[in-house]
Amino acid sequence: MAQQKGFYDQVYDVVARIPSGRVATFGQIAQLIGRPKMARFVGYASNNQKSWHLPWHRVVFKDGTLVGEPFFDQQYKALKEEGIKFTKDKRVIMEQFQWHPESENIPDDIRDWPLVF
DNA sequence: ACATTGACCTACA
DNA sequence: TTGTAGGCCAATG
Repeated sequence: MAQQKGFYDQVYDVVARIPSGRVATFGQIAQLIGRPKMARFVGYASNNQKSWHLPWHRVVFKDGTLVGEPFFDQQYKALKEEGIKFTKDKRVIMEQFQWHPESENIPDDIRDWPLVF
């Protein structure tokens, strides 16, 4: 049999492919792997030192809320530098910036769309 | 070898 | 509308 990858390793494969300037949610990643009920474990996977080279700052809650302390400030700064825009309460505007891997041809000018609050 | 523990999301009362 | 239970991975001590 071909190598059986563990759940965490599949998570890492997906996270590694999130493009700069886009975000994915924990639940979305779980779904992409085919385990829709395991959003929680996606979060757990990010704790492993083994995965700290991955762009975890591009992973947010479903409503665009950034992860809690102690990561919030760094994540906010990193996403802002990638051109992502936020609502007044510092949530990512998911309608514009969520990554949709099944349709890679999202217009590049997406970040110039008018802000919707 | 076992217990602990850690960046989530959905359904349902 | 708010609160709570269930899902069941893998590194660490």
